[in-house]
Amino acid sequence: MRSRADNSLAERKRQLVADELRDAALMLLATKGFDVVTVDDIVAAAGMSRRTFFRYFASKEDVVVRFLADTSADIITELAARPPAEPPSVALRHALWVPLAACNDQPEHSERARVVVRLILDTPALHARWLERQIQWRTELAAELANRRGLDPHTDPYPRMAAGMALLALDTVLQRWQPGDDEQHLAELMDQAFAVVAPALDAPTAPSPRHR
Amino acid sequence: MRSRADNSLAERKRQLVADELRDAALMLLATKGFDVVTVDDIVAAAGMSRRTFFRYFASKEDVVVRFLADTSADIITELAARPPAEPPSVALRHALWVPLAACNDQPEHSERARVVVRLILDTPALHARWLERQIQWRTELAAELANRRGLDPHTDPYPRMAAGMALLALDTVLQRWQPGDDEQHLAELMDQAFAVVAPALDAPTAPSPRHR
DNA sequence: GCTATTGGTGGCACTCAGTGTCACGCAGTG
DNA sequence: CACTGCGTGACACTGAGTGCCACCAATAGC
Repeated sequence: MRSRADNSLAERKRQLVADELRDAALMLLATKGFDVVTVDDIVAAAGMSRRTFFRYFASKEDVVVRFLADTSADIITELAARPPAEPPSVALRHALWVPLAACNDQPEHSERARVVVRLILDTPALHARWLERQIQWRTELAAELANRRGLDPHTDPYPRMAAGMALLALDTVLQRWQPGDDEQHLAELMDQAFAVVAPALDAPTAPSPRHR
Repeated sequence: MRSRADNSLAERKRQLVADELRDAALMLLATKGFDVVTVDDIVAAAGMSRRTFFRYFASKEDVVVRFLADTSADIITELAARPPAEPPSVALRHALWVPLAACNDQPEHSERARVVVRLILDTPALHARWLERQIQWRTELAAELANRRGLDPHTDPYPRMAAGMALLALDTVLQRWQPGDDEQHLAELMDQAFAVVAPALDAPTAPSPRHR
């Protein structure tokens, strides 16, 4: 499951520094709030220099968002791997389950993921970045969907909107993610959300341009 | 259609200053790009002080986004005014047409609106703010939808997701807004987009919780 | 007519995010 | 031992955004 090259001396050292910064940042941000914590606070807690922080993360927001949003490629891979005959709603549900499954992989990592989700949803600046990341996912999902169905993503609105609806379902799940929820409950929330959009996702290919 | 109090001497002067700043900002930002134009450039062009700019706009991003996003209340009003028996897809289509109609109200104002839309979609920072504003709309639309159908927005995912799908349709229309398009074409794009999400919007109220 | 009050404005100093640059330390290499 | 490449820290700088105070209108009250 290792995606990057781990050139076993330099690269692992880099990863160590990045993890240290990330852990210190998440700890401070989650407990004290995003706005009041400065980058100086973070690097002081991590015992590094301010300049080093920005060599690993593009911005203060980046630390938080990347924690959730690094799985973009995996989502597309999963969608591409689903059987072609599968209804879009089912294929998309499985594709977007990937990041949630990754959160639940390690125990106690899951709880921190939930805290980060809460932090993102409650902080306008972070929420905006998160949505921006989603836009990227949407574009990539739309391209893959268009590919699956042989549609042109530039003339047919379906692929982009289908991807948007799937991400809307994911958003709804994250919004409803409560402290005690285990993986089972998360799966149920996911099913509920996709049940709402499924009628549109699986509607006949030509959306009947009856208007005019 | 005047929503704010126009205390005909002080308030109109304020409006004049705000318009001057907004026009100067949009002119510069649209032609030169969002990142390269500083607030100093804007206030220099408007002949005012830097400090005054921030008395009228919360941020550089705010100037651009507010140009499109000030019609929030009108959208809810329109939705509330639609006949209760109307299918959600139709009611939401009419509600979200309000901001587009406002753009097309004044001639030549429409073209600038399109340019601003392009600027927002092409600038990540602006896009993020725009989505943030949409989140606000979504919450308000969801509350009104729940009200219409007698649902609890905290337990039923439908209202929030229906609002999200409607905004997704609006987003798709803006994405496809081309230089030559008149109001007719815009309406057609809107119909196409809503045709995609309509099956989910107008599905039977209980989304059949057949999973588990 | 003179004076308080009120509201908008400009100027100034400040914090903080983010970037560019340079010097230092520390491998490995000839 | 010099040479080279890389990661880091330190410093200076730009630009966004805020707080504060002084100034300048117009109006209300004596």
